[in-house]
Amino acid sequence: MVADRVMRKTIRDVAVAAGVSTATVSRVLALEKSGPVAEKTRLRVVSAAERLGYHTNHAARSLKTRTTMTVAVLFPELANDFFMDVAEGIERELNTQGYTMLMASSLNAIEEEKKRIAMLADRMVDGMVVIPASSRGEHLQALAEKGMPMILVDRLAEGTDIEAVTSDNEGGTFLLTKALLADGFRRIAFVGGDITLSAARERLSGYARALAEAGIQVKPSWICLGGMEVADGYREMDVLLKNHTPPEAMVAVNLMVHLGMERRLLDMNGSRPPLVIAGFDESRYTPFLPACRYIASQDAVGMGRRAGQRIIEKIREKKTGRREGENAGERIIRLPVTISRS
Amino acid sequence: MVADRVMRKTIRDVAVAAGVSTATVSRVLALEKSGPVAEKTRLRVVSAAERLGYHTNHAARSLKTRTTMTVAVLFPELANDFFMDVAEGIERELNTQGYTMLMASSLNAIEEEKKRIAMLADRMVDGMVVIPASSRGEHLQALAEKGMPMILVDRLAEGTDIEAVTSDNEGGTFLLTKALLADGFRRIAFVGGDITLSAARERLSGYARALAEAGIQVKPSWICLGGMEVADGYREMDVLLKNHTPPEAMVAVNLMVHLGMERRLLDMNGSRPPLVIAGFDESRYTPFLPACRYIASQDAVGMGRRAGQRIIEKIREKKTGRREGENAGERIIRLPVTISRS
DNA sequence: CAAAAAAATGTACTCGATTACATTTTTTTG
DNA sequence: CAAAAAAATGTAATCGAGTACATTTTTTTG
Repeated sequence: MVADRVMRKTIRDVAVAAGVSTATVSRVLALEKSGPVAEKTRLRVVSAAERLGYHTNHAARSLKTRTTMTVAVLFPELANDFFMDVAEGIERELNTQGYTMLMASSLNAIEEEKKRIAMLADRMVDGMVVIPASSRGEHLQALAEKGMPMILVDRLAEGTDIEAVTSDNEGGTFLLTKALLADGFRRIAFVGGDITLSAARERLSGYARALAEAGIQVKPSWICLGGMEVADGYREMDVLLKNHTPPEAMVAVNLMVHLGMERRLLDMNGSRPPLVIAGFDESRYTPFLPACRYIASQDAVGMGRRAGQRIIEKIREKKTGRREGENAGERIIRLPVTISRS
Repeated sequence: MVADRVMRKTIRDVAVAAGVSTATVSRVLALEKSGPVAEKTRLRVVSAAERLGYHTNHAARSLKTRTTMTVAVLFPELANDFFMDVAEGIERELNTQGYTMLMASSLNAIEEEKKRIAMLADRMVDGMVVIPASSRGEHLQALAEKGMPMILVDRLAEGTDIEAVTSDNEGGTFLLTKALLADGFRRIAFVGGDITLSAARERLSGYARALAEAGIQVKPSWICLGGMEVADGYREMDVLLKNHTPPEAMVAVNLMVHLGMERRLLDMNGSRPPLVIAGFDESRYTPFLPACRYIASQDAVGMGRRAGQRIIEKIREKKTGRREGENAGERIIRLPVTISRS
């Protein structure tokens, strides 16, 4: 057993050095002030702590306060720019409030999600932010009902009344579709989408509304659901191209599907038809997607910030029993989506 | 104060339910077995714990054992597929060993890195995995010397003898350059690179070695250092194009720079010269980069796994004082880089 | 200025799991 | 089978911070 170089200082050492009791030290150094302290003793304690290089032992503090100042964030996957922008937003917000972020990946599998949630909840995190891996939210609801502060992000889950922060998905595809209509396109397809995910459903319905408003009858073959991954976009584009009167323009449900579609076009080399795609989510790579004409951009970092903000408020609500924050009470916060020409 | 729905069960409750002492319960449920227990009492305890829905209180355990089963991972940024692939690798490895991953971003700034490191170290993590934001590693070294198990990933840092897991960067660019040479190119440039970062230096030197072996004299104007971001690639490509005899082929130091270069070419529209680029790091988007001919791929997930594996071994080493694991003692583990035609 | 009120500080117990050491039970052995 | 050894279990102290309650000091007030 290699002994640690330096023996960690405790509140007791500081008390001795400052000539006060441990209670006083605790009152000075505590998370939230817990009693009156004369200014001069406060200074004595602070400087003694400084001098000794005192650091509070978080395990001990947590044991007493039942608080960890840690929020767990569960993502379907980590290697995804959109999710990581959300993560940056959450982290920034948490950090300014003194919280730490614990991240985990559910690997897009609900069983894994359940395991991770149980594991994280067990670690005494103060709250959780979850981007659900699926539309089923019973396990989330159960945990929330046990008193775990929780916020969903991006996707809503069925069977829960948990607060959520997401984008105006319906509005996004509505605008994209309107833009394509304004450009004169009439045969417009909607590609991709795991229809069990709320975001996909909402996007589909924005598309449908725009076409309906334009008085256009949607052909069933224009709606190509099937998944949210690159491979799904590729496959659906393939199917569409084999149509005898293929659509002239398409709305892609997300960036992955969009990529798959472009990939399929890329494989046609010279014989590529003059198709136009409107898609969700900007990235560093969108300038390289030849068919892409419009992009709907979500404010991913902003979503993260809001989620971070709300989870902290929820944690405080639980402690104080009061409503906290100006957004308190809204079940779903929707951030606006902007569209731009690519 | 809203009372938690259910009062958490403690080891004492389990002890009563199983008709044994708390010591016995602890011995049964402890992290590593700490004493002999008769099989039948073990079963009684386990089933009692099960029945009561007992969960160990990690704060209390940590307080006693000075162990958190948590490893912090610090990234320069989160929204980066390469880093997140590394993260997935680390997480998988840690999880199979019962560890939890705590992630933070240094926002590519060394000052932020210092703050986050101090903060994380303070939270009693058992070890840290760091992708340094800069080449300066004194603060890392200092922490390591205080006894914090630490592993660097991807980039090495000066002023440290901390173990690292990285790729064969030199070999990667060597192979890329050789491939370009084999295709008949002679005027080959090297673009991008913050020369203070070890990975950039190593990649430059692989390029130089390949040209040297081919007996080609490198012109100074072919080496365009300057940074690791998209904007840097764009700028350097711009400079190169203005050269009166521009290189016919280029090696890009990383994906961001590569993107910037391609972006510059994209902006030329029809008048694009038949340039060829060889770059580091595969991504979902590389098929869309028109000038890209060769790609050197790092095994990011593998790097993560190795790092996860080594940090756990280091944590155990610290506890037992023994060398653990077969790789123990190697200061730098380098994973092979493979190249492929795009 | 004495009594009452308010402020400051201290004492000692608590949170829940681990573990050194003590005690009891079981097994081994000459 | 008694003595010694090994195994199983229990008792009680401990980790370090927070806090209820007690005590002391300072301030206010009639």
